[in-house]
Amino acid sequence: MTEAAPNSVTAVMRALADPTRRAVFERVFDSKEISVADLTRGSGVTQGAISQHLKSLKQAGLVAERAEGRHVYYRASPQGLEPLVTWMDHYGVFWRERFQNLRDLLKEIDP
Amino acid sequence: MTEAAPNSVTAVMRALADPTRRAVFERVFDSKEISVADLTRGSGVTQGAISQHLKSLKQAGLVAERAEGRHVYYRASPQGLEPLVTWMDHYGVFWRERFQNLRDLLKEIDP
DNA sequence: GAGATATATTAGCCTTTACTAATGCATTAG
DNA sequence: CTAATGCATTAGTAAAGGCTAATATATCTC
Repeated sequence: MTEAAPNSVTAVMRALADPTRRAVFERVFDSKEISVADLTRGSGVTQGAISQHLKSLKQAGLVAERAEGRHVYYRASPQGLEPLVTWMDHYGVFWRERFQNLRDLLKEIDP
Repeated sequence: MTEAAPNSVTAVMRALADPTRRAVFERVFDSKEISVADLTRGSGVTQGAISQHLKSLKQAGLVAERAEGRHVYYRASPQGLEPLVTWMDHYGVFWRERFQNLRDLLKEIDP
């Protein structure tokens, strides 16, 4: 089921604008799955704060959860970043700046 | 003094996370140049608020100004979005989702 | 010159936000 | 069963954010 209105540019931007919360997302992204306790370790904030950040990220469509026993494992939802891609795409920054890189990349893959 | 982090991802994200301020950026971007008074028109907020938003956008490296007489014309600095592009690129969303589009685009340009 | 216009800045007001500490609710361990 | 563990939620707090109204400054017009 598609969630209510998870994918607005504002929601995603706001979710990622906070450095602590963005760091949580990055750690989730870099792990295939990661528990709240693991995320709390070395985060510099309390477990409650981490849970709150995860809730925001989830509502923004950036992470998903899987409960197992008393653990809850989080994983990234990369497609949650799509509003950002679309927004930037619409404002055209992408192709202009990365064009040469694209050519190079494609040539490597399909010479 | 060094403005701690001029073009950090956080600065850009925070600047664009607010809908009103993002709308200002979009209008600046869509115009080659635009004055503060023009930006205030139809923005729903006062001229002072617009000036404040422009200051934030400027500090984030997203807009630049040109004073002429008593007008100040703003224009977008697309390269200010680079921190965002870099960040997203690092998290790999880009190529995977847009790959076919890239191929098509390149074929059009260099068949 | 006086007055109008364009913008920036300031002070103050609410609202939101990120946090902690505490608590609640499951689940597992002994 | 009781105790411990993992996580979410709540209440409270301090700080930040976005806004308005008012003002300051500079420029243009008459």
